[in-house]
Amino acid sequence: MDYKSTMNLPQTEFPMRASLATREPEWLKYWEEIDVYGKTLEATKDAPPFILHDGPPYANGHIHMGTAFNKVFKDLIVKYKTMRGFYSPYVPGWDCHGQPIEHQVEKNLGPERMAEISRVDLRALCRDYAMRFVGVQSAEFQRLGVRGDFERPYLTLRPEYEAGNVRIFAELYRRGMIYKGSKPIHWCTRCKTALAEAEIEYGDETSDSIYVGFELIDPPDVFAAAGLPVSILIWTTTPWTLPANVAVTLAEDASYVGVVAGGKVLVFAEELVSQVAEVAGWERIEYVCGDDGEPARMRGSELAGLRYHQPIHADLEGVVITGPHVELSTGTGAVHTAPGHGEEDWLVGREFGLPSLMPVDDNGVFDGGGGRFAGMHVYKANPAIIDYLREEGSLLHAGTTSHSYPHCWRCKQKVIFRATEQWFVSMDHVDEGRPLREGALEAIGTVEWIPGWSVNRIRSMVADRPDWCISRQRAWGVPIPVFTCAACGETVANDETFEAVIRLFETEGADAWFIKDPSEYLPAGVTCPRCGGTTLTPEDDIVDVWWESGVSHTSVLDNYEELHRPAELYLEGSDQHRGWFQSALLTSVGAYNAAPYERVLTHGFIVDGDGRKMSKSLGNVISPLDVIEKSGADIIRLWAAAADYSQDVSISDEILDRTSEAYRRMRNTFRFLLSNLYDYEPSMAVEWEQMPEIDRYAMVKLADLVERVTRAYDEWKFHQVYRAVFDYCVVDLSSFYFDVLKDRLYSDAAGSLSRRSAQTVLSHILGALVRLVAPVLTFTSEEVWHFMPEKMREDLPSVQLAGWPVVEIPSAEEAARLRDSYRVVLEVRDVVTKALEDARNAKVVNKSQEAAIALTAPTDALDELTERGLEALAEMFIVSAVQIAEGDQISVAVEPASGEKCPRCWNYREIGVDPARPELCGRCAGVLADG
RNA sequence: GGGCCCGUAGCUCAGUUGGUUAGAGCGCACGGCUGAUAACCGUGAGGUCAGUGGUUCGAAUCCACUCGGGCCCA
Repeated sequence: MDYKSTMNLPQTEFPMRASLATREPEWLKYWEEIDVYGKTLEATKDAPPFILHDGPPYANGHIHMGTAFNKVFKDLIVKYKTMRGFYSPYVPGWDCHGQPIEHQVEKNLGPERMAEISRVDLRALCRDYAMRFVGVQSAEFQRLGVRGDFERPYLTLRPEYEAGNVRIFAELYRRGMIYKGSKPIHWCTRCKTALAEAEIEYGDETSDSIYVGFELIDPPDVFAAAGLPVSILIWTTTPWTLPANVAVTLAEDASYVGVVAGGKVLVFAEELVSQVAEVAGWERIEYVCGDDGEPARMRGSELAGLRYHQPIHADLEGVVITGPHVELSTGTGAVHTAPGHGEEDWLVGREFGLPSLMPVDDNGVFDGGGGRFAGMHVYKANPAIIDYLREEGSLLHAGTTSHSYPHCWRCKQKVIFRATEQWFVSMDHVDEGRPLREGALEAIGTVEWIPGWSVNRIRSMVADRPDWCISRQRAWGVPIPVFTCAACGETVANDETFEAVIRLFETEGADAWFIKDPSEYLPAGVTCPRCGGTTLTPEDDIVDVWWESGVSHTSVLDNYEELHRPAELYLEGSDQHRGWFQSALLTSVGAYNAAPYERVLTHGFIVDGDGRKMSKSLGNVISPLDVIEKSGADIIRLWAAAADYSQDVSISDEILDRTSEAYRRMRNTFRFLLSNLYDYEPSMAVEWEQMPEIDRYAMVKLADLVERVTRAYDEWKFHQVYRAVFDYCVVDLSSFYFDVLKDRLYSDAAGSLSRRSAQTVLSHILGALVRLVAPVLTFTSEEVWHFMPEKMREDLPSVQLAGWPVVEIPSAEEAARLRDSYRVVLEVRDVVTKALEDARNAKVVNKSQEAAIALTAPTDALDELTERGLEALAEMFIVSAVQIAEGDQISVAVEPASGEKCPRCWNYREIGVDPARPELCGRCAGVLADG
């Protein structure tokens, strides 16, 4: 007879194969239909808020693994917080202005059409371009399962957003933190624009390397003793900056000597004599010596104040000074200083009150200040200047050197340092209140930084950063909202003008700035405070995009009704310490004296399996879109959750394979749970008191899991969530509890207390597990939810609306006792499985039910075992019989089970106890008799 | 060149204040089952804890340096 039909074998429609790539889009459609986002907000509308404020990705191109990782991470936090009972709206945003988009549009247009297009038309094209990629990325983020208000995202190009820039600018301006100044900054002569540090790429470049003597006007006696002219020898890799030279900087404490060469005395650092000699090809070194016959030496500080003839402009003089940035590893220890062409030069120049010459125009061409080189591009001028120096006799040596050099991130051309008029946010000056740096450093202390070391990074960056250059000479952005008096050039900006500009931007957008005349929107009577002029010109420069995204605390958090400032959390990659975290902090502290966030979580970068960054040239790029198509978004989500984000996160085909395997394991766990609950509903639940011990133990393990997972989520340690859940599925469930349970579930009477007890536990496991995993496996958990017994779903159309699981154990004492006791039992079980394996290898038995075992154990363990009875032990070890005796240590002997195989339950038992069912074991006979 | 961070089995992670033969799961190999079956169970082999040198009775854990990698800056 076929007894299969008499058993309660698992049944479920829940597919073993996930087919995520095809099934996930169906769930997306479902969520949209039921408006799951709106439902979660409605359900939590009176709950305490938790705002995760989205940092805006740049609206250019498709998403990559880094953006996918970041968004998945945010989504799982928002979903977790929602399930924990927080009101957690999520408004995604995009960074829409800026150079890269403008550059792309420019490339698409081509130089000819670019030359003809108006600024307003160019901006319109940029807008179209940005909006196109907002659409692309929005769809891609949603495909990852990210839940949020994608109908109403924030975009930095929207009028109300643009107005926020002005609000913050006005506040900082009012406090005297914003100034217009001249400063050398990276300048791209091709794009004709200032570049922020973030817009610079460094790459190797071959440059000139020249040694030049500047003839001293008043040489010190010790070096003049030889009766020869005395020059101070400098080294530079940028000959074109020599026309702007105003000083030579020495190291204060270094020793300088004079060396006779080519009929003159060259003064430079003693430490570098042999290096220079080698470069210059000197066969021997002739020092200028003192009376003692030793080389004459002077400290840098003793040389300071000397004057020399400017190498290009014979009619000008330069001065010798000392500074902290002089290195003695290369060069001559005497640094050619042109404050208009270098940051350190500028700093030291400011200290000594030096002029900042700037003879180079926007295109990189010398103006009249370039003397004989006027009209030449700086790079063309290099050889000409070298020739000139050679003719003048001041050139000691000209060669080349390869070094890291800055390039424009857009056009990849070499960038120069050039002093220009720019707008700055001062870190240290303020008219009212505290300086920005001081305030920002204090605000940093009020924020929780995760991981902890990240505070060091932001703190040192804020402590060391220079003033923030916020102006850009481009079209695609928000204008610096000030005016210039046409008559006298004075800046005109006050509460009245700011308010008018805010209103203008709110109603018409920043485009209006470039279309309208100020008289159309400024109130009558706004005049130049200096000369009373009434013709005002709007500022041409636009604001740095970091400023724009930074002010989202105002343009978004303050503007969206469901959000608030400060946000509970900002979450981005570690590069944002220099970027958004900082621009948000500075603008917020400047305007409100407070940080815009309560905590900041940073994650590492996505790298390949060898820890290398992903790049096209290395060929190691993995696109999230490919993974979605091949394996599904839940695999990306699981990978993201499994990684320790505090370091860089690796991804590779192997890692994704492992992730998919782990996914399948968890999926099968759900499948087992669902398939054994096909005839169960919560009204059948068995009370704790009536549960067999092992079921109570399983409940304790589940409660422990929930506790552990919840703690891991709360501590932002998502990889521990994954670890705990996965190990639980594999170790606690699959290899132990489920394995043991099968006999009871399949063979006991369907409605028996023993089977219902098992199902009660399984239902608790299922209900808890599906919730624990829901923030991560957003698609799979929803699928599971819909296969769960109807009554378990609490009439909720989505697992996203379900609360966080609670597993209550009636007695903490009993829970503790069970944990201890099962530690012993499971130890013994390990010994048993080993013995069974030996028996299998010796062909004594095959499956464990064919075995009967004889155990010995020392007293303690023995008590623990005997207490629960031999039958329970046999059940736990999945053998047909257990004998037990006291012994020195735990040992197991295996022999074939006596009795016969019951054709129904496949256990080896005494057969025919019930005469009516002579071929069956007693249990099975009983089941059939009752049925 | 500077700042911050990282480097434990093929993979993902544990390794408490430095203390016995460095752990887990996965993968792999071998075996079992065929009533979770493109599943499931068991056993086993895998690591000079990046390297070198220190501190210490004792270091994966502390210090220095080197190598490799990441982000940011020059």
